[in-house]
Amino acid sequence: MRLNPEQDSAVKYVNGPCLVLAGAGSGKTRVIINKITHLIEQHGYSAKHIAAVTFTNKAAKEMRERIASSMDKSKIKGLRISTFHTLGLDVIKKEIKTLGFKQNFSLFDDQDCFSLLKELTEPELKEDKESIYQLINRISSWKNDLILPKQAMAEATDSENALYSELYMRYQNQLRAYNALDFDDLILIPTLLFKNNDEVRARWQDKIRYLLVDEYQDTNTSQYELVKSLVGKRAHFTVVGDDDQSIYSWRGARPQNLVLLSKDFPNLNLIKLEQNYRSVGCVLHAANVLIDKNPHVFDKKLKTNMEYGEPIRIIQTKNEDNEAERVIAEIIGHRFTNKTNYGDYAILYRGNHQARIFEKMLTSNRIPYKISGGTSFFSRAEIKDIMAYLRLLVNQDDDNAFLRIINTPRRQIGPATLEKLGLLSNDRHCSLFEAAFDNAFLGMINGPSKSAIQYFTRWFVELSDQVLRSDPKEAVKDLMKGIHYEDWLFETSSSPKAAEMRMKNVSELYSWVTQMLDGDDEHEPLTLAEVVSKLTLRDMMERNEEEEANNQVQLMTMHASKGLEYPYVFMVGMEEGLLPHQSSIDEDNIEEERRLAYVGITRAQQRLFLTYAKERRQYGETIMTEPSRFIEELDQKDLRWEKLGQVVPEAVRKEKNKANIANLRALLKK
DNA sequence: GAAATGTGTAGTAAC
DNA sequence: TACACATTTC
Repeated sequence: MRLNPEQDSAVKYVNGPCLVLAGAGSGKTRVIINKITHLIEQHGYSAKHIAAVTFTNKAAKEMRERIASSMDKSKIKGLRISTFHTLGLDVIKKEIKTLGFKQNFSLFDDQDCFSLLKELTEPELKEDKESIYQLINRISSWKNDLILPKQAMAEATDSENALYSELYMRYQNQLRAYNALDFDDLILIPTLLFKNNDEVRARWQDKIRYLLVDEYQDTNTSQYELVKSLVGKRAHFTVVGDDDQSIYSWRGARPQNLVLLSKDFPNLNLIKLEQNYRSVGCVLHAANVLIDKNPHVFDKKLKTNMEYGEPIRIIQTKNEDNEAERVIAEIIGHRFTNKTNYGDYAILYRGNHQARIFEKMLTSNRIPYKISGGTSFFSRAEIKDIMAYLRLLVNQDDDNAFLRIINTPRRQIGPATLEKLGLLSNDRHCSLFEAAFDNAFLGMINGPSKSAIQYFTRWFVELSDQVLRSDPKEAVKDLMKGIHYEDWLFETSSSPKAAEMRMKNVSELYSWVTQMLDGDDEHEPLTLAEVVSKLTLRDMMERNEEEEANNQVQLMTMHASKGLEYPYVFMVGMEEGLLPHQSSIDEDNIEEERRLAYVGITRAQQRLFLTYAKERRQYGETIMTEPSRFIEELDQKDLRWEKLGQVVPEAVRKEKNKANIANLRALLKK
């Protein structure tokens, strides 16, 4: 497809700073892809000197796939396409000596940070979950604003901030002691490093000679500083963004960075893309009407040349079970009449928990589906256990990991032993693992606990030695064998079937790990430490399902859907309290929710379905709901309401039956 | 020290 | 409802 004049000028402007204000569906990814190609083919850039940064792994993956299909593989070798966090991780890894960190650090995810802070704040905040969350957020925004503990303490004006900044300091120290970093550090540390070290900055400026940033409206202060450091005075960069799609302010995103850019780079070339190539008229019109209710920084109006299309269907159902049933019936029926693929359908929701019921329904109808994002896989206990083992294998100072697995599976090391160990590690200012070798500690305990912990720690030292010196893959295998995890699963699971399910998850993780350790034609082999941090960032290569993808119904949050498009989109749970989310209503932050709805709507190419349930179960009780205000804000002439009591169209029912019979036949054949 | 039973609370979103 | 966490019993 040819580029329009605006897209073309965005691609061809390469010798200075460039801001592309790109409305939804205006082909911004195409601009990025073409620009990378253009830089390589017309301007002699080598792929390894170009970096493109996105915000989600899904977007990065999408971009990698698209560039791979548009260019010769050999030409894009070394091209960096990653999330900000992965880029930060790469910098830290490469500059580990300059930074003075130990070789193998752990990456703490939100939950690790939570449990660390819980321990840390025991005296001050007690069991108060609420304030721990508050503290986490405060620390995160300090980090995103490049404010270090000392500065936070100095600037604290009230007692609360004094306490929080003090705890921030302790938190940082504790992370250091664990040899661990949190996600915000992945941005903060490189940013500060570049700021303070001219030599390193120059080296990276030479490494990354052209930078492209997607979804620029999602950058926070620290990320913007990182961008500025990397591009330097040369300012060879392109950022693409849309303030109407700013949906990450809770992560510290500053859409004002779009405006700041023209102040920091007076010669900024600003290009607007207003031609939409994605959606039919009625979908685009609905989106425009909705977003018009929000204030705007930049004026822009999206146009489309596509036909007006069929009206948006608003489907009311009795409850969430019926909602899922109904959506799936629609998909089955629609696919049957239109000879489409399952991959043409996306189900978008506000919160990850909403996926469960759809998953159940899809499974029982034997419809292939793919849930992306969410934490479900990694929040499973068995996966957390194995991850903790791997983390400890990489970094024995990681007390969080140590505590999680030291007695899982059971090995006679209980609270009493651990308390003594904890006391000693406090005394000696060392990790629990190290303290376990201390004679003072060993003198305090006896019997089975003593030999158990000695056996365990010695074995682990051997294993980690094997990781570093010889064969990490073999070490992981030995680890898996040595912990007899399968036995433990069968012992503790409610049923053998459940145990098998969990073991399947473990094998899945194991096969990812070995694949990543091995590498393949497109991926370098990684160290175990790299594998573990990639897994923590959910930045793993997804293989083997490339082909299936177009035959799987796509399920994801609206956040995760940004940048993607599907012929048929279902936005489910369109209810007050869900979208807009209750907490956003409480905090009077409707605008961001409206942008989120806007993002969801603009994913649809052909047809859009909005569904809501009249009642919904919540914490075991059933509550009545109200349709989302965003439905009412749309232009009613674009909508076709289908309230309860109206019969499911005969055709749909027939097709569902047919499909079910076909499924049954297929099943019987097997 | 481990298993069984009771109690309270409810993760917005993603790296 | 469903799950993590605390308490009790073996």
